[in-house]
This record gives sequence, C-alpha cells and structure tokens, in this order.
Amino acid sequence: MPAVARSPRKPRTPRPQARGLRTREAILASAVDIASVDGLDGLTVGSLAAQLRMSKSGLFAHFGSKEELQLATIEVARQIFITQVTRPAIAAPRGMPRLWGLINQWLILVERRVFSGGCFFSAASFEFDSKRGVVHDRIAAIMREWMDVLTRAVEQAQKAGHIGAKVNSTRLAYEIHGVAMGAHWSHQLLDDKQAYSRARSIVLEKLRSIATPASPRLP
Amino acid sequence: MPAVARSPRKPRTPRPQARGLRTREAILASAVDIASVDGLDGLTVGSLAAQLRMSKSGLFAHFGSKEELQLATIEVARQIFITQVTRPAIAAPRGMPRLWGLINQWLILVERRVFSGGCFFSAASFEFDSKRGVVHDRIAAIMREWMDVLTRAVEQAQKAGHIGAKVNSTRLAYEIHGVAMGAHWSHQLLDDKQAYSRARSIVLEKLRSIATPASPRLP
DNA sequence: ATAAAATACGAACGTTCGTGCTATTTATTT
DNA sequence: AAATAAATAGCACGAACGTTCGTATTTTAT
Repeated sequence: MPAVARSPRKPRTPRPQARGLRTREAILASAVDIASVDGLDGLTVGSLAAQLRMSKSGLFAHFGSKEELQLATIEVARQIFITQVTRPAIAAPRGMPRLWGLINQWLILVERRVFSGGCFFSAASFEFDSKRGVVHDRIAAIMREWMDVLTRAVEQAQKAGHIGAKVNSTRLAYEIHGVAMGAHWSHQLLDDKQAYSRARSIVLEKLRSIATPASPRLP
Repeated sequence: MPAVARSPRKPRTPRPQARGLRTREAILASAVDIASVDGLDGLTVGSLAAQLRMSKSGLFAHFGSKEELQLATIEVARQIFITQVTRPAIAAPRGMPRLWGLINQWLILVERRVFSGGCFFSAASFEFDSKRGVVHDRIAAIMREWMDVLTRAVEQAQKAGHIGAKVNSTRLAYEIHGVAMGAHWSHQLLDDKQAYSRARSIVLEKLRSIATPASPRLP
C-alpha cells in the first residue's frame, strides 16, 4: 500500500448506531436549550454532561471537539426553526399571506418559548457577530438564508399583485425583521409584555399601508 | 448560631488617588472594548491584564470581584453612549430634529466603530437577556432609559406639532429602534455594507410619512 | 456463541478561570 | 527625611475548562 498522506485530524469516526444516535439527539436537545440561555460559548461540556447525568468523556466522544458540538447544536436549532417557522408559513399561499405567516410564525415561536432563552439565533447572532471562524460563518449563512426567504416572500407578493411593484423588497424585509427582533429584545430584556402584540400591530399596519386592493385581507 | 447578619462583603476600600484612577480608567477603556467583542462574560481578568501588561492581582484589586468589573465596564460604556449619542442629539431643537438626531447619532456611533465589537449594549442586551442578577438589571435599566429618551422625543415632537397627536409614541419609538438594531445586526453579522444607509432611508421615510406640514424639513 | 465494533466511563492532562494573601514598590503627608 | 497610605506584583488556591487515553460495557454481525 502506498503511504498516502494522512488526513490531518479526523480523530475518530465510528459509524453511529441506533443507540448512539439517540443519545446524540438527547445531548443536542439539551445543548440547544442551554446555548439559547448561556450562549454557544457559555455552553460547556461539563454542564451539559451534568444535566444529562453522563460523563464528560462519554458525551465528548460524540463530537470530538467543542466546535463540532457547537456546529451540531446550530444545525438542530436550524431544524427547529424550519419546522416551527418556515414550514408552517410556507403552507400559506404565496403572496401577502405567506409574508405575514413568516413573521407571525416567528413571533409565535418566541412567544411559545420553544427555546428557553428566547430565540436561539438572535442570541447566537449577537454573540458571534464580532468573532471569526466556522461557527460565525455558519450562523451568518443561516441568517442570510432567513433574510432571503423573507425577501423572496415580498417579491412573490409583488408578482401576485398584493404589493405594489415599486416597493423595495430588500428594504421591506429588513424593516419587518428589525421590528420583530426589536420586539423580542424588548420582551426578553425589559420584560415588556406587550412587545409581541405591538410588533404585530406595527407590521400589520405597514403591510396594510402597502397592500394593493388585490391583496387578500390580513388578520 | 452566630447572631448578627454580617454585611455581605466589602472587601477593600482604599480611597483612590490620582494614579489609581488613571489606571482604573485605562483598565475600563480596554474592558469596554474587549467586552463589546467577547461579551461581558468573555471578558476575563487574565486577558485584560495581559493586554494592559499588568498583573492579574494588581488589576483585580481595583474592583474586588468580576461582577464589579462588569458593572464598572457598563458604566463607562454608558458614558460613551451618552457622550456620543444622547448629548449631540439633545443639542438639536425639540421635536422632529431631535428625534431624528437620536437615531442618526446612534447610527453614526456604530458606523464609527467606537466600540470595536459594534454596539456594546446590543451585545450586552442579548448576552444577558436570559440571565438574572445585578448585571442584567443594570443593562436593562440603561436600555429602559434609552427607550424613554426615544419615546419622550416622539412626544415632544407631537407637542411641537411636528407629528400628529394620534400617533402612538411608544409604538413609533419601538419601530424606529427595531429598524436601527436590525441594521446593526445585518451590518455586523452579515457584513451588509448598505445596512446603515438602508436604515436611514427606512426611518426617514417613516418620519416623513407622519410629519405634519409644521415639521421642519428632514435631511 | 463469539468476534468485532460502538458506546460509555473514570482518571488524568495542562490551562485558565476568579479570587485570596503577602510583599514590595510608589506616592502622599507630615 | 520619615511615616503612612495606596498601588501593584508575586504566588498560590481550588474549581472548571476542553481534551486524551485506556478500559469496561453494551450492542451488532458473524
């Protein structure tokens, strides 16, 4: 056999079986929750192991490094986000209903406290926005994905004639997103009980102000 | 059982002199910078001491605990915020100009990268929004302060007849704040170069749409 | 039933964390 | 110039950090 150059550092790669996958799943479910409260750096192998009543080393073996654990945690959070926000919103017909659905489902997500620290990605965004590395990059990519979904929804609403063609779709997407994130900030930090309903009012008012007569009625 | 409750812990209280205050100032200037990047928890006594080329213990003696260091750091950040945002904005006459000034000065602050991690309080807000304790409380109080300044500016603009009396001042304040924070998020995380100018467009458009004829012209 | 592979554990590694103590250097006051 | 007080350094601590390793316990494949 030719002495091929070894790949630099692939520490261990067993093929995971049913049991391993189950624990991995349990680990990551806890990880998402802890990270949404304490941040992805505040998430530690020790505290995670303690909460799951297993050994640090046993837990650690599932990932090989803390960075891998963080990345895996992000992917699980993304799946939750897709399941709870994007998917239900996409069920609504293209145009104004879907656009409203996207932002409304996000508000429902944070209201339901699916992540016990509020919104995983809001927290992760601000935690990693000044850091560099693969974790930052992954978070940024997912958030770009989200903004693209929002922007595309606006453009579809324009194609459907629900919103005038003159509206700047990117700008509207950012406006809506900003208001929603601001509401979450206010609810989470200032314990502002009216935050989410106020956000709904603001967004609905905005959407109504640019809706064409052809647009389906908003709630 | 011993009788009296001891005062919780006042570890050392020398009266600070000129030199001590100077070092303290230097420490906190670095602390604000580090914290705006790595967070108030990511800020460590060791890294701070290393950056200032002094001993951990010598540095630590200025504060007595990490929490005190965090609180002191927050106060310095607040002063910077007041100096760079609130004060210049208040120089403008009451009403629409001052309201615009507040949000515009904030945008200038983050554009200038006065904090090398972007906006200290955005980062701190999301870092501590799910934690409890005096640090959280102080951050929340300062942010409440800020939202009150914004809201009062709207109300003054209404009293001055620049904005119609029917406008919900709280709602408008949150709308503007959300858009600004969203822009910062986008610039910081997604490296969106147009974020701030887009935010200015959105806010100006909004303000123009509710401005009365009596309102001074906006930029 | 047995071999092999996947999973988990316990103990330990070197570092860094926050935080004390004690000394020493530097500044102020007499 | 001596006495005093403040500022900083040195050193050590226990705990927690991420990580590695050897070993025991499962579970799967032969």
